[in-house]
Amino acid sequence: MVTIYDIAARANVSAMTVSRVINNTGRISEKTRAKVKRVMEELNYVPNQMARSLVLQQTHLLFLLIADITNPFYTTLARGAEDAARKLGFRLLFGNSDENGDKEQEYMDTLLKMRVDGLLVAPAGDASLPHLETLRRHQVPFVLLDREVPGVESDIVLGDSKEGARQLVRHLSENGHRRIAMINGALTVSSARQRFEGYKEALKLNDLPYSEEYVLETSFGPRADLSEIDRWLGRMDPLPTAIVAGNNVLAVEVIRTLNARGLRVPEDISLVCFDDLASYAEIDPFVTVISQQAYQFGYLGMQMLIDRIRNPEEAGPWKKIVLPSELIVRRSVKAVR
Amino acid sequence: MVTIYDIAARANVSAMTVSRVINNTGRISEKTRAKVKRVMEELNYVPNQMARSLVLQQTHLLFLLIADITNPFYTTLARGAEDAARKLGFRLLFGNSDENGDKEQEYMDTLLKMRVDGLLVAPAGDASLPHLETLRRHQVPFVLLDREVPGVESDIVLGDSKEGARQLVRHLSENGHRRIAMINGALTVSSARQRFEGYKEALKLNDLPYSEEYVLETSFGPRADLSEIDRWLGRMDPLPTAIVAGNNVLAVEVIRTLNARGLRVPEDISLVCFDDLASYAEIDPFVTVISQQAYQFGYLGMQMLIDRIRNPEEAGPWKKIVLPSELIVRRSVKAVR
DNA sequence: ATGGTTGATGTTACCGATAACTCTAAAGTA
DNA sequence: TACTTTAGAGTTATCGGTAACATCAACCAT
Repeated sequence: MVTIYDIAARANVSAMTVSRVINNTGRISEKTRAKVKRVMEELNYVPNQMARSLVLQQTHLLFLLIADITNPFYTTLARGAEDAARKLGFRLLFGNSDENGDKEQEYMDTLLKMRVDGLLVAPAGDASLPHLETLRRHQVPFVLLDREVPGVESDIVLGDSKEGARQLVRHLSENGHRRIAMINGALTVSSARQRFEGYKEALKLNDLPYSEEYVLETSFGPRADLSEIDRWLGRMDPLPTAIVAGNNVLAVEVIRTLNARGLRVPEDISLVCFDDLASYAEIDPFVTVISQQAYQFGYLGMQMLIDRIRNPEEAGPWKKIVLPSELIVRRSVKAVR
Repeated sequence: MVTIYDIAARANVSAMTVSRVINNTGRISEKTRAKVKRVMEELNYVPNQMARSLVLQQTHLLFLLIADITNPFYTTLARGAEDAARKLGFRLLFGNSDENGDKEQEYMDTLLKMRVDGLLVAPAGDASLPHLETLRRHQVPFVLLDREVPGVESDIVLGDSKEGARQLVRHLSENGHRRIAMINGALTVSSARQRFEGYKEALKLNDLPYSEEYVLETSFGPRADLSEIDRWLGRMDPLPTAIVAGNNVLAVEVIRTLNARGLRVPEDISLVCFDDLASYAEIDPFVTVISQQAYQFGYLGMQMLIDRIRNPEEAGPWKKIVLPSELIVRRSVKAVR
């Protein structure tokens, strides 16, 4: 591996002079600079970032940890974060916790050891608390995305989940539905909790009955098999006339399970959900959803993160951005009665 | 930042002893080991990976660079790579080149500087040649995924694009189509070339006419606006009765553009494509596709990569895995005549 | 002629870890 | 008893850079 010492020897200068050429610091005569640059090209020199980071005490690396890389909500968010990072002159790498606290933990370890300069996290759930406390203890700036973690104070970008849930239920109610079920992510995830709260509130507000039997708490991530959902559908008696899905993944899985049972949406049962489906759904805008501005989650979060990194002394109060959610009515709800 | 020296001082041992405890090397008395561990916990010690990598000359980091993070083909591939890496005890980070050679270049720079141990790449195109040559020159093991790059010899996982294209055209031909158009990614991408070749071959084989007007070469990645596709549709006269799309993204964009023009699939025009749509398409299996085993691309590629890293001396011949593609007939093709 | 600048470059120490070698007291052996 | 072995440490050099200070010749002003 070629080092600055190799360059220095070949160019008959000291290592420090090479370092100065690389970083454009200090004063160097044009002649020396040219000579050093020529030698660097000849030897295909690539600076060793680890050695550099070690002495500089910063890596200039940012990291985005998302909860489900196959979910278009998060990949769109990732594109937003990436664009913001590029625009502000930072490099961004990604990780995927797969809605799994242990995998998240592994990433956190790696990133802490790598001494990344900052971190954007869509936490796997409330159990992320210790990981985030560790980050804080080690003074790694981070911004939470999409999910809060009780006990953690930080910059954060959230969607208005509770209001979204209210809107969905109101929409169903306005279409005459009275037996409204909900399938949701784990309640250890703040967005799932908020959506559940909004669902219950809206039921009350609209004078609709609430029944535990009509609620399934599972995970936001994709399931290996759909039997849990199928059993839930089998348990409900009578079947609800409409289902609220806590996110896009659940919506798709419910529809597939319903179809397997010979039930069709919206003819036999109506369905609404959070988060838009993939762009692929654009070819047939079908499911009525609460759409979130995924790209903005990433973009704004990254701006906040870099702001903290660039002005660490300011230490203003934590910022919380709540992005509005929008009800997009399509064809997955049938009016009843 | 806490270092092994801080630990050493507090525990009344030398730094080396701390290092031995961390790495479980050498001989340490149980008493000393316990004391050091206690102090490490007290001080929340996290090893500095950069310092370690600097002396060990390896980072134990692998990297996957995909071409489009919003494309479910690549995110599924990413899950495969991730699972394989975990199973074999490696950490994996991701990057997204966005089908853009310059962004790819930036990632390559970063990764080279970071001295990652190995790299899985879905290259942005033939222009990736210099980046890959640089990797080779610096002896960074890499495996190509999904796309070849002329001039680069390496382990690689490919789909059988040519055969896939033949199957799609044959299927259309069997359904009576004679005017078959193709929208494709840039021909600087090997998979686009292969698919184009297969398309032309199959036209000949099935005695169908080939016309340049019926072919649009654009990019695989999502477009900011669809006007280019719209103009292409406007140019073709008479309109084809069927379109082959070079990938899933193009298929969706074509369908949207057709719809905007008041044309419907498959009633007015048939459409087939490569790569399955997102799982979200499962709720309405609609587009007839050549499906590729995206997960396997990642899984097998990662296995090959780690194999190279673990046994660098073996240096067997480059391995090339060609995964079969499968025609899945759904409802986007109408029989004509 | 003398001292002060200034531009260009070199020297040394250090970032935080580990490899390779050294040291020392206690145990083992002839 | 004297010598060897060994367990359990410690010392020193090094990985590839950069900060801070040192050096030195050329130029300038008085």
